[in-house]
Amino acid sequence: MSKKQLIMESALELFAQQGFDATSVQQITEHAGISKGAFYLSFKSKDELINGLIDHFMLSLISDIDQVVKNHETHTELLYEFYQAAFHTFQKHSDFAKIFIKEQSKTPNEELISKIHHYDKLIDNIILGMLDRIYSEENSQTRYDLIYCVKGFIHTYSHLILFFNVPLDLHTLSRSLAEKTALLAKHSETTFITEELYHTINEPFHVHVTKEQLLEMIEQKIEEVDDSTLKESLNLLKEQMIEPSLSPAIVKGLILNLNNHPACKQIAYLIQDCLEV
Amino acid sequence: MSKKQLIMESALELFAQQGFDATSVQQITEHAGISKGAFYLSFKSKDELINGLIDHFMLSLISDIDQVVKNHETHTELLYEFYQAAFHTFQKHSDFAKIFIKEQSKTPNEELISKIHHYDKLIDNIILGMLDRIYSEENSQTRYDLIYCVKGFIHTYSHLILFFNVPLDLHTLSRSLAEKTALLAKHSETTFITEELYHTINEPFHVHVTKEQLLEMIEQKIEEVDDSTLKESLNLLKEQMIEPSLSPAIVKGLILNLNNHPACKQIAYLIQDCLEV
DNA sequence: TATACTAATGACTGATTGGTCATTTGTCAA
DNA sequence: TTGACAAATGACCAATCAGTCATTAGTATA
Repeated sequence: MSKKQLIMESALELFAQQGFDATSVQQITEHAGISKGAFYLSFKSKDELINGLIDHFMLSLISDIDQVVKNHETHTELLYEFYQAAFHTFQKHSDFAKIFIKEQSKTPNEELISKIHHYDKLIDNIILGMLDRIYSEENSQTRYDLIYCVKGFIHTYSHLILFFNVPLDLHTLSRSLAEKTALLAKHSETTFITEELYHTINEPFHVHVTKEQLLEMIEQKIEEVDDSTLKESLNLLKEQMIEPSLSPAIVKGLILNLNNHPACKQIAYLIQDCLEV
Repeated sequence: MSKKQLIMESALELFAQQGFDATSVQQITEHAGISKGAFYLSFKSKDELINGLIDHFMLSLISDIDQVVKNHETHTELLYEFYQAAFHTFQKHSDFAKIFIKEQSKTPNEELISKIHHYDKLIDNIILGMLDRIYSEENSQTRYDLIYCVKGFIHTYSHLILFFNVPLDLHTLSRSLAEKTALLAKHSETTFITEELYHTINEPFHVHVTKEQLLEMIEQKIEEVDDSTLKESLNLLKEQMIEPSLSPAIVKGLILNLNNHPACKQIAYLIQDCLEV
């Protein structure tokens, strides 16, 4: 096992128990039996480790499920097989699943939030593809609602699997959920998530923000905030967006000023994206 | 508004944005426009604030929903009214709902975990009571599964309400979920969560651990751990449980030793409970 | 005005954090 | 045995944290 893998597995265990913030690099290195310096030979930072973990296990989880769904030819048992695959993967990588289910994406790590959003969309597509294959056009009115129901089922029942030490019959669970999903697909008629709503939600918000819109948002934010440092930082960044004149270090510093204030984190991220810092 | 309320509301806003760990007391006091010292006149610690917040808003949320369910006499619209109440409360207290939904209970705050578990059980009972009232004995086979489905529905759709800034028609959503719940109640036949399983899960685990069982668990843990400090601490605490001889300060210190190691936190909590430190 | 009291402050402490880097250790070929 | 290089170490640093406490500001009574 490579050192990187060793660190990742040690870290995963601790992250699942304590969360990202509450687990220190020191703890991880002690648990892995290496020194702190050795950690930083494998990873540039703690954030890089976290991002690496998410990428690695998320892709593994998604490809596991995707493979099962894609390779299953008959439609009769597809739902059952899907749930089986999902829950067995969760059980296999239970430490990661715990992190995934809790979605404790409250760390000031913007990259991680968009990463999770991205993987969430991949999962949506797997489920949607599966539902369309089984019900083709029958459930066109409720297909997006069905995605959310399936995800809701998985979420609640995963709690049982992950956080209680009781032996569970995943076969029966998958049967039960396949039955429920089929019931909803066939008989549910009320549409809540329309095609339009679904796409509004899933458009990555920052792609839609044009430079002009962002400038307006900055204007508005300047009015909102009280702190003079924030006001000035926003003003300078606004001018920088119109006509670049400041050095990269100054721009970075100004963005850091914004990041220090929670209400400005969102806009800081957008500005950073726009200025390509 | 009292100072306590002012702090709680300021804190809630920041907690919803950043989580408990990532929000410092300094930030809270700045946001509330008071000094750090003033904070500690109202709350003994940050943990006390967090626990107070959970208690206050959780009780408010639960009683809101409970009142609607209890006061609704006809059964025909009860499911719809329940979902309406739930989602409207979430929208009203959206900051708290964000915290509640994320359940970021990874803080090393054992009291908080059992608190959340307690409130979760209260919610279960409201849902179960409602389902039994509507379907009386019809759905005795699937009543516990239905609780989990209802909670799953609420969880997934709450994401839309809380984390996307899109205008949503909660009326249609509640209609849609009432329809789905009714479908499952009437036609779903497979039982996964049996009466027995449900009770196993909901018994607070530590009540079940007798002194003898705990002693055995300590024995086992001594074998598992490598660290000599942990081994010795466990041994001393084991002897303390059999025949008390150490001073409270020493016992506290030994338990702290265990708490420093994530794999021993669970057992540390149980020992602490048993020795009544 | 003087006194007594509470409310509020913010500089300070000790602990912990993520991250660095001069130093040591281990492993080769020559 | 030597020397050159890479791998690994852990003392150290600046930053940040929760929490404290000597001090000050504000207010009411005499």
